[in-house]
Amino acid sequence: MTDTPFRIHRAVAPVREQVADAIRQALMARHFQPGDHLSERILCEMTGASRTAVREALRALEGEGLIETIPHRGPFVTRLDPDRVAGIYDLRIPLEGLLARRAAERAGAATDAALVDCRLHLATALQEATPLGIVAAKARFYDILDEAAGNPDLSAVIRRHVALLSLLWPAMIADTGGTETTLAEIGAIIDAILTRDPDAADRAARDHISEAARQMLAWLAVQPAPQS
Amino acid sequence: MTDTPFRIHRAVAPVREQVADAIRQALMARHFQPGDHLSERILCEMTGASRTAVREALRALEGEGLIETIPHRGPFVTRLDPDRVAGIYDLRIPLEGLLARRAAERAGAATDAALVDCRLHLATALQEATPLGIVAAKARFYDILDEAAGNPDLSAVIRRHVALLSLLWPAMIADTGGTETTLAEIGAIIDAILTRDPDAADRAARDHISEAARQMLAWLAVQPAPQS
DNA sequence: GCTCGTAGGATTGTAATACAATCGTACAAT
DNA sequence: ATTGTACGATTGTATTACAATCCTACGAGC
Repeated sequence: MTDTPFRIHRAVAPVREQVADAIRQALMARHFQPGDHLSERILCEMTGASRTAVREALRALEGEGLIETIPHRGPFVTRLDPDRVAGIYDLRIPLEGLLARRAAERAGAATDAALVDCRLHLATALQEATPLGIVAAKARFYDILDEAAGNPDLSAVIRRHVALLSLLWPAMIADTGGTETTLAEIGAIIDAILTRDPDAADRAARDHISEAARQMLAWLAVQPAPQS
Repeated sequence: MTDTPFRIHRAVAPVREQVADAIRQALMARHFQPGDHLSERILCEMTGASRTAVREALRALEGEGLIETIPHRGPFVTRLDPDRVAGIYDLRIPLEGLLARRAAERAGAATDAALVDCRLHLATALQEATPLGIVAAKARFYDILDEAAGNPDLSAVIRRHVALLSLLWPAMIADTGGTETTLAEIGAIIDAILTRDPDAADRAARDHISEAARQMLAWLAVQPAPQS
């Protein structure tokens, strides 16, 4: 959006990034479980890339916290214990509050239109209960917020931790089914931004994440602790 | 501190991590300027490591935001424009507030003792105006807070952004000399934690970062914009 | 039967080499 | 002055090789 009108983008990304994306996708798709060993050999076969490229991709994923590397044992999918999950939600709460606040402060007509449209999409997606559609609608919602808030670092931090929690989130959804409260919660954030009420936006966003945390922690509490 | 009593640690870290540390240190020491080109050849000569190790280290630093890689041009030291700096401080404010709050909620006798001791060290370091001592005392302060707050992810996010700002901070200190308000501000945080007042700790920490942001942005405003 | 030591294979860590792809620049042509 | 092009330099990727380390299993000794 902020790019020059005629900006072109490189056709193909470096292989190492394609490899990183492939692994990320595999993790989100629960192709690997937390604690699983990701041997280089397997990743090379899976992606068709060389060890060099795979290892560079692993260093990137390591930085994102999605994998943890033990020297001479290799990378393992990060295991998130409930304490850590609680901590991640704890820090997400003020961050998402801040994001919504800034969005409410800086929103313009374009943001408003996008938000109204996004709410429709989200509503239909939730009604149809298509997990794919819900994820897409939510992603769109965050894109709009990020754009409006205008703080790329803030957005990046949030995304990073959402990605981390995505190691668990799909499993929870598969177990408990979707959440019905989401629309009202996100609707409250949208309303607050539309009415240019930063305090309300902050509060609504915090409430939304708090609710998500409550749900996740409740689910974790009844999950059998994975064998270490 | 939270480790098992008899935990042992690997004697030597992997070369790629040593390389990453060396580059990080060189960046903090302003051996390279923001915008500088870090060619692999130079880094290999500087560290004595192979391209393989250097490139893996670069992927880690890239994830930390300290460098930015342009395909087929290589890594460059990240350039922070004032808007971005403001954004980073903006997100640090609630995070450091949360850190202080949690520390105030969870502090024990050991934390109190360490904080009192830390305040003494900081006072003498500030009085002696030894930049090295000040940095060390501040690092100790954060170590104590991190330990008390018990949220490794929160601490990691803060540290990551402090490191990013460290691309500029030393230059500012070299220009303006140390800040005298620091002791009072950090003292307020310590007091709030000692009295187990989470609200006050939150407020004091936010004020501290706000003041740091004010100072940095004021300094940036009078800096000549680096040629792009 | 149990503990301990050790040999072996498997995997990761690092280096060295090679070449393709791309970029920047200087120089020539118009 | 602009455009085209050739060249050198750098990065991207693959391949090979070997050292370092880990895990497991087997066997010696008690």
